[in-house]
Formats: sequence, C-alpha cells, structure tokens
Amino acid sequence: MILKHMLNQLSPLDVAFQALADPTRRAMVERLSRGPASVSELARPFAMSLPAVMQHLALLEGSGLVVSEKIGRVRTCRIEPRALSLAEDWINARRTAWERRLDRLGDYLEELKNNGDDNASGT
Amino acid sequence: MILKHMLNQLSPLDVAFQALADPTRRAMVERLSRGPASVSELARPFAMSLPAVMQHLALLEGSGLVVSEKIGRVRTCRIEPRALSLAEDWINARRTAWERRLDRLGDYLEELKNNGDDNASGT
DNA sequence: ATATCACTTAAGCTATTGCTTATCTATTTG
DNA sequence: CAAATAGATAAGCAATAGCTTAAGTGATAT
Repeated sequence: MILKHMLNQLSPLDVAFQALADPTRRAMVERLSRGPASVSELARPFAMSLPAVMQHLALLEGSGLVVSEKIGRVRTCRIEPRALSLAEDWINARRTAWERRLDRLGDYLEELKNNGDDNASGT
Repeated sequence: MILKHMLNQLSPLDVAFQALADPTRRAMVERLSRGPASVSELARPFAMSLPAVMQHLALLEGSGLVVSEKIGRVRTCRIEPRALSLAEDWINARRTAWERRLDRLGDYLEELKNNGDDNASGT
C-alpha cells in the first residue's frame, strides 16, 4: 500500500519554514549567526538531552539552513545564509506584492479625487 | 495538575513562524497577497474540507498574519504585512549578522596579508 | 591499553497537528 | 416563510513532532 505522505516530496521552502518554526531551532540559528559552534556548545544553553539537540540539528541540516563538518570527534556547525535568504525572500515577495497593490489602489483613489471637479460635467 | 504547555506562552515570532510552516497556510498567504478573499474563495483551491481551511485560517489570524471582517454572512480576509515583516526581519537580522561577521574576518585576513612584508622584521 | 569525551543510533512514549464527519447558526434569496 | 448559502463549532482519529533513556562508535588523553 502506497501512503499519501510517501508521494508528496517537500519543497526546500517547506523544510526551511518547518525548521524555523521551532523556538529551539531558531535559538540555535541565532547562536550560529554569531559564529560557528560545536554540537555540545550548541546544546549547552538548552535544558534537553543531547540526542534531542541532535534531532533539531539534523532537521536544520536537512533544510540547508545549517552545514557542519566533523574533524576528529567534534562536529563544527555553521549557518548557511543562502538558505535563510530563501525563506526571507518568500516573505518579502508576498509582503511587497500586497504593498504594491495598496499603492496602486491609493493612486487610483487619488486620481478619482483629482479628476472629480473637471469630470463632473464631462459625461 | 498544571501541565507544562499551559505555562509557556508562545511569542508572536513563534506563532508567526509556526503559521508559515504549513504549505497550505503559505498558499493561503500567497493568495491573499494578491488581494482580499472570502473564506470559501480561500478554500476553493484546496482539496480539503471547509472546517480544515477554517482551522488554518484561525491559526493565521491568531498569528496576526491575516485579519478578517465579517459582513453579513461572508467573512473577508486580508493579509497583515507588519506581521510578515516580523518574521522577515528576524531572518534578515541573523543572516546579516553572519555576513557582517564574514566581512570582518575577510578584512582581518586582508590586513594580515598587506602588513605581511613590512611587519616581517618589525618585531 | 583503558578511560573519557563528543557525538550517534535506536526505540519508545506523549502531546500536538492536520485532517475528517456531523451538526449548528446566522444570513440572504425565492 | 422556506430553502439555499456562508460560515462556525464539536468530537474524534491517524500521523507527526519533540522529547526521553539506553546503548552504541570512534577519537583523544592518561
């Protein structure tokens, strides 16, 4: 039997926003925005087990928001700004689309007002 | 008995990112970025029941990303750009923090290179 | 060599999420 | 008024998310 969730592959945007939805993961991104960190450094501020932190990290890496490299026994993590841009740009596009729409509406109403008196007898 | 999840109140940023994490809700935001829509207009593109759409809508309104007004029997929804900015600005702040950090590092390495020959005997 | 450190993997458990159907309440419209 | 329309509320259910503990693995220090 083929399950529904096996069919629909998630887009990069899906996984990025899903990764950012969790407060712990956003705190990890915030920490990494100030510079690289090892897994245990990343884990230290949180009141949760290391495996829990690793699961968050796995999701962040899966989304491309974070990349890491293991040297010896320590894995160093850093943030990938281009994956952040992806989400940022999506929001920006929707917000500016709305604002442009408001501007056009404003212009139209302005035009109506200005043409009001010299158009009153025009028809 | 007091449950843990009854204590921790979610921040505006939490609910905003959580709202944006779902593909259906992002599609609704995308639709609304092109102009206001009624609940059934919003629901039409999706292969799910109206109550399901209403639950998504409730979450979007709870996050402040969408506002709505009911006139007669139709509720008209529109997007609230300032709530979008909240999430957008959070991402932007982290991304630019990282990029500034990289720039400073680049400047430092550049400086090391330029001072290399006239500093070789300097100490 | 062996103990410690830094992670990693696996399994399991609970709360939440994203749906569903069924039922209900207001507003139009005929 | 009766019937259709637009939305709202409630209850329930399967899948997922976010943890936990226990038990690895491989690198480094004693």
